[in-house]
Amino acid sequence: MPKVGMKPLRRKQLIAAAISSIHEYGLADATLARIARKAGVSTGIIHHYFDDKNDLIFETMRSLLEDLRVETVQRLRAANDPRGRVLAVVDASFAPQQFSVEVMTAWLSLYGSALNAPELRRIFNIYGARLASNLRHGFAALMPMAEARLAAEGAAALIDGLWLQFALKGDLPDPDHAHRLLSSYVDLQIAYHGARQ
Amino acid sequence: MPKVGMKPLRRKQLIAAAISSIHEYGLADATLARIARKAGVSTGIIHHYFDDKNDLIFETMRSLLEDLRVETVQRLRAANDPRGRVLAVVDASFAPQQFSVEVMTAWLSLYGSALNAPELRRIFNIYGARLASNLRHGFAALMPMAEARLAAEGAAALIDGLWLQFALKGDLPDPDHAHRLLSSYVDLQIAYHGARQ
Amino acid sequence: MPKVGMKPLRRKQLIAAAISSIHEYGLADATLARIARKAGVSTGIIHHYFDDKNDLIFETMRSLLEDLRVETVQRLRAANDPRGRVLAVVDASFAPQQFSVEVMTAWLSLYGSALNAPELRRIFNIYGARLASNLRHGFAALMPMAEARLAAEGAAALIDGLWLQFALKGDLPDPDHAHRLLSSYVDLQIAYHGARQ
Amino acid sequence: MPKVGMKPLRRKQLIAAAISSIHEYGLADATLARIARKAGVSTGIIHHYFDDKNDLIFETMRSLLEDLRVETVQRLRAANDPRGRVLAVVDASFAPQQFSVEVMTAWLSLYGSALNAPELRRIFNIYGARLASNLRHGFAALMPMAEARLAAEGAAALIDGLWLQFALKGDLPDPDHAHRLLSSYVDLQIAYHGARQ
DNA sequence: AATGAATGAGCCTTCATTCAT
DNA sequence: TATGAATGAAGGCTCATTCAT
Repeated sequence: MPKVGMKPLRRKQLIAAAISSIHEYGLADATLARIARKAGVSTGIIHHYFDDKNDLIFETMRSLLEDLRVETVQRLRAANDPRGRVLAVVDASFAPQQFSVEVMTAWLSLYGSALNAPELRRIFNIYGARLASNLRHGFAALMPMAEARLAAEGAAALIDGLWLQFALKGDLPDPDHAHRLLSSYVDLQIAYHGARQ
Repeated sequence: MPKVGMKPLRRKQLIAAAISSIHEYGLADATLARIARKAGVSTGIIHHYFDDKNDLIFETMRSLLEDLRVETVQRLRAANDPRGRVLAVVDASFAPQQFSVEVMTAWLSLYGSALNAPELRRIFNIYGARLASNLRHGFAALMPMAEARLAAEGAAALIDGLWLQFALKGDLPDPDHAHRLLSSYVDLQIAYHGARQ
Repeated sequence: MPKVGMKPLRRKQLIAAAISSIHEYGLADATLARIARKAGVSTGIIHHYFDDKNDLIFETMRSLLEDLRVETVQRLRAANDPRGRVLAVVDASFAPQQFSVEVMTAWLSLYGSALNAPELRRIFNIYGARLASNLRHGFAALMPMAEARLAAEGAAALIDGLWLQFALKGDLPDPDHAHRLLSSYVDLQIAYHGARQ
Repeated sequence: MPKVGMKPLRRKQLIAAAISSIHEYGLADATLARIARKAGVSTGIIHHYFDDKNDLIFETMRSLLEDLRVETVQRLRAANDPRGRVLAVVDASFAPQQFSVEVMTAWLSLYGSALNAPELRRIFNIYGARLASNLRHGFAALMPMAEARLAAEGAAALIDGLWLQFALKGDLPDPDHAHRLLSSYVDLQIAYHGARQ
């Protein structure tokens, strides 16, 4: 008798193995055989839970984005003021769960391949738009719209840029350092543009 | 008697075809056959000028980095004051030659694959260190070292982050917009931290 | 559920196809595609059962040597006296299973390529040492050690030399003729050197 | 102005490079590029002096056989009696020029590939027939034809077998040892079969 | 549901051969 | 005569995907 509810479990298990394989071997060498071995299952079974490899990669991506979204939503709920809302978005991106070597590596690898994969590109941009929107709303309560827009764009770029640098350096990511740099940026924007408001 | 001086020409030609192929098909599908066809040569010839595919990719990377380095050096020479030196570094990164869709796509694709390719990672980091150093020197003349260090780090992250976003959006990159955003960041840093000096 | 015990079967099947292909096309033109076709399987499957082509060739060689070893051991068991033991070794080398055109061709082809393949060379020499040892032991019971050593060496050379000639001539090998020639050699050695003992 | 008589020189030079390359890399990896480099000429030039690679290999083979033939003829001329004629043939095969590691390796490699190359096989057999004939004539003056035939066949096999073993062992060949073993064989044949004549 | 054997397309790479110079 | 750049066919190998069990 087949176990009930195995499907979501298996999918999570395989997605985790995919992330781990991408980190260990690189996206190009993260073969289904390796992913399956890492998940402790057979090669063939992957096609019971995903259409094909593209689908697995796509769902892996979606999973990363979803984790980040959930993290962001939770922190936004706990925020009390506009500045807190901005920093909530920032901190979500550097939360331990997101800001780990494995996840960052997977993310960056997927960025690279998204450029020629419309589906991937699409969800990336949806996430990007939502992040930007959150930041804009936060800043908008603190300064004029034009400045808020630029401040938000800058903050988003800073987040991505820091990620990129940590990922490439291969250092253990330092959430505190990232947080401080971003906080400083946010406060500077508020202090300068907010003062004129 | 064979033509003299063909080697550097052919290598440039093939590197250009590689960049173009990466943009068109993605790094994973930029096969030697496609690169050769785009360069108008046969598959086999690639191995006269490069050890293997990895070597071609590596040299493509090195070429991109070298172009950026040259661009940066030229603009640094033309700069008159510390602020100008910082902006020279910034503008070099958004110079038309660098800030084109083709080049950005190639760059981002290579970032992704560099994570598991020590050689690529190495030259990436050398470039990153030099960029950071240039920025630090510029800022150092305008504010205390501790602040200069953070300002430089922020500027570098902003540059990379903006690139990332442009690359992912697939928009035509807008150098002026990028320049304005970065200028604003630089001026804000100077205004705030420089004032206390 | 996959079939159990397929592995040794497939390996034997592929080794047989390799021997046959070497005979038909020569070692240089015994491509994996041809071997696979002869075995009635696809090209890819070979790499499920062997690391790579070298491994297949190596195992083919080992298989030939092992067949000869088994044949030799069996005949040695059935031998009653020293002379019988010497002739057992001789006859094993000319047993129908070994002394067929296909097998001889494969053997000679592999000799040629073993010269620059340390692994092949190694097992060849192990086999050669064992053959020589068997012959030496046989002769040693019949004559002084110094003579036995030379007689054994001569017998081994005769066996290999006859093989070579049959292989090159492409004649159907004639085990009886080979047996007679070797027997005569053995008897002459015994008659001459054994008399002095 | 082209040098006169360059053709035979170049051919010898290339054949020597071929032999050396076969020894160093094995027949399979003795590419025209390597042979050319070893001869100190360009790749393309080989096709001015040989039809194609097969032709070069064929001529290399013929050169080896011809050297052996000349050596044999010279020694036969110097021989005074039947026994001397037999040993002349034997010694020619183990003359330093023939019995060198490079030459033996080339020879054995070519044996292997001759099995599926009718042209090579043909000249091999012509040589073999001549060798056998020389030996037979020598023995025929010393014993009845039937015995002479077998003695000649045995001697030929011994020669080839010893070659094989030296080649495979990779030892420095020991002409004296080979000579002694063969001499002993010849003398034993004469002593035994010749006595009854 | 699960296995892993089997397929076959496609990739990188090598190499004999040709050809412009 | 000589070079070595260039071609293109073919080989070994990998891998997503399918399928019998």
